Amino acid sequence: MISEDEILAQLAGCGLRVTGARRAITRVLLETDCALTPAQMCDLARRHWPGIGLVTAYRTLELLAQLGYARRLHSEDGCHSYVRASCGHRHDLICQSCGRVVEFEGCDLSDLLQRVEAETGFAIRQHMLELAGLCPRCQELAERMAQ
Amino acid sequence: MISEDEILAQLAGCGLRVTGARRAITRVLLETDCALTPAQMCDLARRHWPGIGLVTAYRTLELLAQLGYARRLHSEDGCHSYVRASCGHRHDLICQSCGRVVEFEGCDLSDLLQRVEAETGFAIRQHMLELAGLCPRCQELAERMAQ
DNA sequence: TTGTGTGCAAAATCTTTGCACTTCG
DNA sequence: CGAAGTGCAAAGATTTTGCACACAA
Repeated sequence: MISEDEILAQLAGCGLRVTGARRAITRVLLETDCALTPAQMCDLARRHWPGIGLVTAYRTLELLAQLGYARRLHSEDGCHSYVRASCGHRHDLICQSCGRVVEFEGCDLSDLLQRVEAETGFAIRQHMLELAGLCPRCQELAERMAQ
Repeated sequence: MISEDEILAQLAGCGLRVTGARRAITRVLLETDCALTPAQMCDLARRHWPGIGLVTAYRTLELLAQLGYARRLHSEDGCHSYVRASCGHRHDLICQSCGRVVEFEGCDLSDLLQRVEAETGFAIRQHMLELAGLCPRCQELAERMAQ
């Protein structure tokens, strides 16, 4: 997993400034497993950088998303939260119980895509896939509760 | 594709009332190929039932979604638009050029899901998949433009 | 020193709620 | 007739914008 310093170095490399607010949001993004809204990120970021404003959280998250370090999650209701993201083409797997988000790669959809292209005549260019279920920890908990 | 009358009959069957506003929103939902926001649906619905209010559009779309006749689309930005939906487990294929939405079924992800379950230990319960690309009509147009 | 980045306040959106009036059944 | 459904206005929530000031580089 990428480190805070690497991201900040990347910022600097792009001619962007490394500020306390950006540092704080970046840290919060990497610190947590779950998808959080800009407002939640902002609250947590205040621990590292008191006085950070919500607007800055919005702007910084959008920036980090453009650079590929954050991704918006599109679960049933909340399309408004961000998770840390590795670079490249990845997808997210969300725990329906604790909210933890885990990435996975290597989504081989080629058979499916070919079939759908043949059936519909579309030329498919993008896909968006999100999986949800129970993480190992929450499965255990659920089993213990059931006894 | 299901008809307006069938949906309205279903409403009545559930003990819900068939009103002018519901009829209008239902018609708009079935009339269009594209995903539309509640506000857009409301505007279009006024042609069939002048004076319909935005709030009613919100409420009716939520109702139709619960009954399975509409689905929210989760494309990159707009997670706020609805499309007509057939019953059962289907996915959407969106034309990036004209916005037309086509459904497809039979998403066989079992290999992928098994692999991800094995890798992560998650018990996967749900998946959300959306494809995007160019519909046949827009492909032709693009080719003609290129010449 | 300079201009990017920030915070605040305010505006613009989008969505939900409360309530009296309509209207379907 | 009675209760579900509607529209309006207002409240809430979320996101964006404008602008003066702060502070990385």
